[in-house]
Amino acid sequence: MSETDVPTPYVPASVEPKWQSRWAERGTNTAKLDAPTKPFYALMMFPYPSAEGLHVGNLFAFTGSDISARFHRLLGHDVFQPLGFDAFGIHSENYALKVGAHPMELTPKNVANFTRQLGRAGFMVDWNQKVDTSRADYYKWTQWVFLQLHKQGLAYKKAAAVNWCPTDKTVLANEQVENGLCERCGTAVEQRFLEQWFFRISDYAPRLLANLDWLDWSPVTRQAQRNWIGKSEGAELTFDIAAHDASVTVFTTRADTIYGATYLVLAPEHPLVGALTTDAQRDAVTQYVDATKKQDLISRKSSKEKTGVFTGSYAVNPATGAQIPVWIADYVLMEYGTGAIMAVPGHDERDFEFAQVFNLPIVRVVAGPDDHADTPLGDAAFTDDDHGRLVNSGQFDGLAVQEAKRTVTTWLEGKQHAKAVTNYRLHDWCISRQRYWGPPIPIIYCDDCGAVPVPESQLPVELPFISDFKPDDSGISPLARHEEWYRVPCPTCSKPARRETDVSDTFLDSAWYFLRYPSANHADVPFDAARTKTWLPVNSYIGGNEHAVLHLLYSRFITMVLKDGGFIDFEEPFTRFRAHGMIIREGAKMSKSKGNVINPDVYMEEWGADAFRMYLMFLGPYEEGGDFRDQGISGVRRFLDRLWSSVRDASTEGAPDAEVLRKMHRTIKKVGEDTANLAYNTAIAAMMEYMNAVRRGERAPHRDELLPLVQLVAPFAPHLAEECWEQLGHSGSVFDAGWPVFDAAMLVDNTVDLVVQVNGKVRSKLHVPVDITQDAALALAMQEEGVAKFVTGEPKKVIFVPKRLLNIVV
RNA sequence: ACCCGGAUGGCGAAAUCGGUAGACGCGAGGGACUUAAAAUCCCUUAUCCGCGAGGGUGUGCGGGUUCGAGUCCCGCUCCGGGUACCA
Repeated sequence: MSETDVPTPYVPASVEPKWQSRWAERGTNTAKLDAPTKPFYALMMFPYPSAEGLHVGNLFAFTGSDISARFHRLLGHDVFQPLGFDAFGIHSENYALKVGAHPMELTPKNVANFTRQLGRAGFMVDWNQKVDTSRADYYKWTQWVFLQLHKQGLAYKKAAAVNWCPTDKTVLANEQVENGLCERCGTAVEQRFLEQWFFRISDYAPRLLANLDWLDWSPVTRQAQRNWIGKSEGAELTFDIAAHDASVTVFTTRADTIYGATYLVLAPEHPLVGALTTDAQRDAVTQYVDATKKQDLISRKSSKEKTGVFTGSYAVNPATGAQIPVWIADYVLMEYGTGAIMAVPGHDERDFEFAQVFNLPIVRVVAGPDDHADTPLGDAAFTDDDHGRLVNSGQFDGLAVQEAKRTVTTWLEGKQHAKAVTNYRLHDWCISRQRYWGPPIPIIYCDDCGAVPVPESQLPVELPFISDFKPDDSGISPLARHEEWYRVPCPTCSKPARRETDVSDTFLDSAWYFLRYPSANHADVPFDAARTKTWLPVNSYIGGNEHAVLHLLYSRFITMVLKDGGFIDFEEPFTRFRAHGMIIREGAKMSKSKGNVINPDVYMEEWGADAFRMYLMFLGPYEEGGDFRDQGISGVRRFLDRLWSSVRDASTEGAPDAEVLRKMHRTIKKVGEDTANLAYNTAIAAMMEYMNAVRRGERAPHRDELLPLVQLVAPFAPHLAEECWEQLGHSGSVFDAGWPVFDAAMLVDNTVDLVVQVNGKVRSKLHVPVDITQDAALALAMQEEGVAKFVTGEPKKVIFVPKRLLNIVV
């Protein structure tokens, strides 16, 4: 063997850069944005460009999206797959503070590093259309989005008790608080009162909820949004206050239990507390209200111990006419419902606990199937509302709970004491952040004109470069310390005025970025009308379920607002959404503190990007995630090596093997179906199985046996596929070659293995024609000694499933 | 507490409709090739009894439906994720 005959080994380090630069030269990944015949917008969740670089979780997510995008391209779509950077936000700012750098200088570096790593992984990204939320050419339009909401009356300012993180020195959205701790740094969150900008997302709750019924989204994601929106149907009931010209309105989902309402509870912040408090109770109530105010929002919500104070006043139960005491307690929240409840200790766990602590009367008004009106309640409230019937409830005795909810509400409505009401637990979206690293909210405060929106012609309100961007505990944004920026003339009257110094929430940046991509290079509009019409809504969105509520809900909301404003003609941004799973390592969660974080660069270096991509997809079902084990990657690499050498060894002489061809057509079918369903792990397994058939016993493969395999593997291992495609004599990209078509005739078997069972236990297998009759199969089976010996006497029954099994019951 | 997932060999996992449990891969053991090693290829690999042919058992636990259950139903246990005093 001469030197030149030595087979060239597969060296990803030379194959991968070759194709990456060729893709760039040829514009392979550039979408036909203006004249697509079959546009397909494939979106992946853009990353926050951390200083640590790309996380393996990012890569797992992107690879799955990329495979889907490449697959659709092979199917003949004009695929547009952009990517960008969610570069604003507290992450970047905190990191900059930690290392003593400036986010405005750090971010471009991180973006560059991410771009390098993403390029290395070989994604089919159209980099001409990138987006960076921290650049003025992007956030100019984020500010524009704010102005549209403002114009529609959906942005408003109010003083509110907010979650305050003493470490990050900023307000947090409820969604950013986990178990009373800051989602980012783990510090216990406190309560503060600040003037904040809010968006009226709660106005959209019914619409956001209703559309979930038809959206083609992962069921888990839709369920998470349903829970978050938290629709609750019930009634507002009005209780007159004895000896006062006042009444208290409560919200309840259990109007049927009105006869068991033995006291009322108001939130300590309830506006009527002062008026209802008697002189005798004044000191106790004031003390309790003050204590509640000082307590942070979180320990108030996490502590389940029931505390409260009697106001001294009594309300009249509109059903019984009885006078019942009015209490205040912090387990009633001002921000939900009416801030007041009727307490039914017999049938609500919290009211039961409270009544026990304060010795308030507990009455049974609902009886379970085994109970009667006087069955004692024991040590818990009876809360089953599906199997209960009313008792001790006057004319309503005997009604089922569900029916009684309506009947009692209607009855009280007739007495002007009730109104059917639907409540949502979705709160308005607080977008104010007392921070530096975000888009300034485009509002100017004028002593004469009030809060004036910055005219669109004056956008962007640029974020100035300041060196002292560290937040302090004043609760005021660092921007306020910069007079030259802070002081501006009023846009309306030109008198001296002041800028809003809060910046907006990062989630606003990401709530519309998908609209920007197709128009990323349009300086004059946020999104070009024609491009938007062509490409949106997004055909396929793939991302992590950690964004199931925040990002995805906000994006839907902003899209609805823009539709209502007449800017776009659709109200749901993502036609199809699929949530991918999580990657763990050797059975454990990855974390910096455990030191088990995977650095993608290391693996791509050792095994190649294609092997790494493919291994990530092989770990387990994409939508469930997988367990990364270092040893496993060698199996995938071996497969790629075999494909490589098969292509080198491929012959064009003779004809392909008939059995291999049959397997090939089955594989084309299976890989196509699995890839469409994101079942990447089984698609890869099918390709491996086919590879085994092709190379069984070191046989020399035929070129025609390999061509379709190269196309099948292309979405998974794009560099290797391109190289093999070229090796097999093509000059263009494999991604323009189309997806192979299977021949249905090749899938049909003439014979099949029929399983023979006796009483459900496998006793034999018969190799028989597919169309064998039951009688013929039975006759054949009875000739088998291993079957006959279990069949004593006449079979009681014979079950025959064509092509599958024969079960003889004796 | 509530709402979602999930539990299958030594390990990651497969099993489209209720029809051969364990595809594919890792690891392990054996063999071929080699002076040798690596690489490659072939075989074995759920478990128990048996020399073998063969047979029994087996998909977290306990019941049930069915000719037949990993898959469906009822009741639990454990693990992961989300929400959490939402009236």
